Amino acid sequence: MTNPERKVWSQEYSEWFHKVIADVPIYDTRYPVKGTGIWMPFGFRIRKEVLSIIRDELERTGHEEVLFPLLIPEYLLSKESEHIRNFEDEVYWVTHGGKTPLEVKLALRPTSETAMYPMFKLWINAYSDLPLKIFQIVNVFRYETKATRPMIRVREVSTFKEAHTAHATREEAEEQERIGIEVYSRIFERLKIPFLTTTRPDWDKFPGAERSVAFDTVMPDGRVLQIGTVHFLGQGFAKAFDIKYMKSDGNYEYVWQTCYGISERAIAALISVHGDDHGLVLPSEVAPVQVVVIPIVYKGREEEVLKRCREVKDTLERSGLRVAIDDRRDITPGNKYYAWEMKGAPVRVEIGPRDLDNNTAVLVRRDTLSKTHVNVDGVVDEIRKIMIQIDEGLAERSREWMKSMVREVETIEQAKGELDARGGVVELNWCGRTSCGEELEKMIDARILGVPFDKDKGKNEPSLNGAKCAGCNEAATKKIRVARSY
RNA sequence: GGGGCCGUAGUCUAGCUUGGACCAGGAUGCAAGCCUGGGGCGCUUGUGAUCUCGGGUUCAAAUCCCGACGGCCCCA
Repeated sequence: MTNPERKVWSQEYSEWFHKVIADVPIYDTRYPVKGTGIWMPFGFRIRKEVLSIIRDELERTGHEEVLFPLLIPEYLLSKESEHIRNFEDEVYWVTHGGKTPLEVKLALRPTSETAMYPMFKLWINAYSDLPLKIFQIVNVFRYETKATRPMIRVREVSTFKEAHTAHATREEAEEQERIGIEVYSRIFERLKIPFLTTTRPDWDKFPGAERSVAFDTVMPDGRVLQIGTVHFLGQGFAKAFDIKYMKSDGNYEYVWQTCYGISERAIAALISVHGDDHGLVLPSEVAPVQVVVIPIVYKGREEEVLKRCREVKDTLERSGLRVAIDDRRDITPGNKYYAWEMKGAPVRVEIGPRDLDNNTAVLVRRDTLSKTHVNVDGVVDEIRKIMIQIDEGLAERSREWMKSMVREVETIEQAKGELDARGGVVELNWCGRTSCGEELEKMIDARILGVPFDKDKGKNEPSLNGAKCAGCNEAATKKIRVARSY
């Protein structure tokens, strides 16, 4: 059996996702509060592996982990006017302690700028306190009014990694913005999740930011999912929270800030972009079980087979692999194959009487389901080789698939036609005016993601050679990306 | 912000239009046993539903009405 199909995966993605997270199981949506869910043990292990990649990339670039309180007093949350204006409709408030009404309402953090920055003011006095680079991984709360979706649109974001930095100059902060984008690029590369980096239009920036660059990926149904954002905050928050440092000449200057976030949407994307009709397919680095050993027991030779399986399991574990053995009785091997394919274990090892006689093992890779027979003595090396092939294959497949979902078009009709037919992202020329952008969104019935972010040049404007805006036919100044999104 | 659909064992679902023969049928799952075992085998037995919740109409409600909670879709 080879090449599992991706029919349900693409044609009934919503159902596919729901089934996978329930059957693996990863995430239980039945908790009776809208927009919340439970990380089940196997899902939690995936989450743990993903977080360890995130921590690794942040720590090696000088970010230190901290933990701030969940509660934010109203007067702090409302300090930066644009920030509060955008969040006020979706903030959960704690108004009582027991039966006593609180004098100061307390917000459940929707994000932590307003919790952190008053402390930045206390921590930062002089140039020597800069740069400050911290992050935390916490839950945040947003009272979503639209329909919630497990892991993708939730009211309690259970896995919110937010990094916050402060710098002496605009240049240093802009350099940090670039580094933030690089850090995220590496994280998604390790997860084999393809992405586009796009500078969001002014009307869609993070509230209080000067510039927002987003990471978007395309889901199996062609809709776009934002999986990370990097914000250049300028001095807006520094002024609101009075965060200053003394320069060498004795004068004070407001700090320049950035912040960037990733949530469990990254895990939803990880699950979605690699999956197929048999369930999860995971890159080896984040697979909770990298190798599953399945004994093929025939009557009379049970002990022999089990013994060999345990030996192989020990060998694999000693080599540093995460291994499970499925020695459940009264369950047929075929049944176990399906179960572990659903869980996305990259490599399956089957050992039966025939293998015992020949000193072999059967290896099956999860992505293609192709089988190879190998000598038991070389099993570790073979598995390592196969995992590399799988990882490269997943990266390649997801990259190619995404590439096929991004097309350049000339006109509104073409844009609408492409999005109606396949979804994905269309790129077209635009004059840059907000009013025209809003018209475009209405006519195409999709959202403007923004302008492609060119990480090499740090420039947003490709040469357009006198091209016309798809919306108003005036001279175009930008390429924009348009998509239907989650 | 506006409109619509839906909620029945762990999961999926029949029944609802036209109230009564439904102390709710099936599949799957789960448990025990037999038989098996290199791709979901088969058989037997068992288990599992306050029909989301609250109120109302009625002799009688899964079914009709109202509200809440939860899930989903469309439009702005």
